[in-house]
Amino acid sequence: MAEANPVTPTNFIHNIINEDLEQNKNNKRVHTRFPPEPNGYLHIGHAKSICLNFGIAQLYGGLCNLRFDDTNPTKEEVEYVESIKEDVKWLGFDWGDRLFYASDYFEQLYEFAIKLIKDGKAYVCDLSPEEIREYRGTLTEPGKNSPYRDRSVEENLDLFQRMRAGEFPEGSRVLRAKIDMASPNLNMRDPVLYRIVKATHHRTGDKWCIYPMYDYAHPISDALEGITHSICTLEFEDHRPLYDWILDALGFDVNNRPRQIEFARLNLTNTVMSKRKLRRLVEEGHVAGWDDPRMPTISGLRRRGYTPEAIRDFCERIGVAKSNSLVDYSLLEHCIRQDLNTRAHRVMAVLRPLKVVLENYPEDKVEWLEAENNPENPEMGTRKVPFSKVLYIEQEDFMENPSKKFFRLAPGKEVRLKHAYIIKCEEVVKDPETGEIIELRCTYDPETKSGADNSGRKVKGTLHWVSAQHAIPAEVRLYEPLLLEENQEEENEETDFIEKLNPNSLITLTSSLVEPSLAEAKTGEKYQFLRQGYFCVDPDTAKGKLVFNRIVSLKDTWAKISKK
RNA sequence: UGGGGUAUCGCCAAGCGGUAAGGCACGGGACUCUGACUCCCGCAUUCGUUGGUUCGAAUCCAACUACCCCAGCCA
Repeated sequence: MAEANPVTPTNFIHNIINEDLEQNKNNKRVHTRFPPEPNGYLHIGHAKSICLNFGIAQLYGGLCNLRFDDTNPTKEEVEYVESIKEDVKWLGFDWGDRLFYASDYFEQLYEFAIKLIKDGKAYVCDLSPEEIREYRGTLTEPGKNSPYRDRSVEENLDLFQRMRAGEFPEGSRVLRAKIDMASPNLNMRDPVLYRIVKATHHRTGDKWCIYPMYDYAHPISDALEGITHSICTLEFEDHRPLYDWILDALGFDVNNRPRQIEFARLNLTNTVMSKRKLRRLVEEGHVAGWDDPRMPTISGLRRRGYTPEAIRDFCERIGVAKSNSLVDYSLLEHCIRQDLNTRAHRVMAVLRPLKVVLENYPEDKVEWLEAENNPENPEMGTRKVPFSKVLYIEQEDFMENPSKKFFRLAPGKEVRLKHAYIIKCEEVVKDPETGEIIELRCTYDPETKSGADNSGRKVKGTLHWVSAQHAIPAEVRLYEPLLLEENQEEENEETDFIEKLNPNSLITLTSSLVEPSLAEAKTGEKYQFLRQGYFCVDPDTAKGKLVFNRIVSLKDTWAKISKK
């Protein structure tokens, strides 16, 4: 793939790793992991994390694991596991034989908990969830010790074993770390390590009825896998002391264990990114599903026609830092345009057809004109496009009363038809009832055939077109951003983001016409519709019914001029 | 009011005491049988604010200010 403006990524995490390497940490190994919870579909924000983690492994000659953080059976499903694996693979990353699950470690996690209890660093607490909250204190006031905090090791051991055995009801008891109820960091106020949940786990079934919390399972899972750099998002910054406390308490060597590093998650303009909101869009039917082409999910972007290359390029260009940011959607669009420019076949498609009759063109004549498939890459060859007396051009390529800057067709004006001839508009035919323009009567200049033009004439405009008798009908879906407002983070209590959804995020055109070479177009194939944009064949395509998604429009200088 | 973070161009983002990279967006021009692509040119005397240290500060110090995160038996 040609990259006109390659970026050399450098960020604060590289600096940290370089320092660790200099200090011989982890015997100079670099090992990362991507740890999704299988409770939803991956989105472009996850792509940032995936590219970061796998990218670092590649850069340092290390490894990156895929590990499902499946410690909460009430929210997790295999459906998500499968989609996540597919998406990571599709993005172009390979976890080799290192596909893991936190649930792989349930037994070891349990043993480590026993050790904590024996060392007096964890205790079984009988407080109710409400009581635990009350005892925790507030942001400004310290918490107070649980009355169960000083149980004997023997009693804790007995209780914890019976928790595992299923003797107690859900929510009745938890295992807590004994740290400091007065810590200014709420995460250190005797955090819950294990809770009783009588739910069937998607992998371990009913084997367990106690499940470890993220804060407990994550550092241990990292350590067991030999992870050196555990990269997560900013909201876990406050959890780092706990991450380190767990590893300390369990005796993991400071110079040979994982360290947590936090970076800012991705936000994109005019869209939502939280799983909660994406789920709402799907469940309330505002979109057709997780893979709706308007969704910022990996599966949505894939269906829309985005390529892994473009997404990876995007992830490199946005950089990695710790400041909260809102990346302009136009950067993502730039990346897919740049990628497809060199790869996509050019074809002609008329989205909103306007009939054109060439009065001086023979009635039954058909010429098969040669058309290049991609001017950026001659090796992509040529194809034949039929030309005849009755054609269709784009409605917006004709103006009855044009401004001076309008280079397209107008009464008495000439334009070139791409790959064909120069034509002149002689007459405008309107519907006598509505006044709507229904047809253009034009003449063509036989001396101006593309490739053999010796007329010496130049015209300012070139239009795409299709031959009426050869064109194939198609449905074309045009997309706009899901949200009208750039930043949905600025939502306040009473305004629901659903109210700000763009009513025009999907516009379906049902009477578009495409050139006949597209007759056998296959799902997933991407084309540039000349002068329009990049389009992708949607899976809704069936025999005799072509459906295209507009991935992104071409840059449109004229649109800017005409607005002025 | 406790703790943890972040503040460099409209949006991202380098910079790590030696005098503000790059990308996107935007504006202008060249080229053009895609008003696309490509190519030129322009786009922060200034780095949240105010002081201080220094020959020299976006980089060090101090004090302010703004914004983000934390009171799940979610991750």
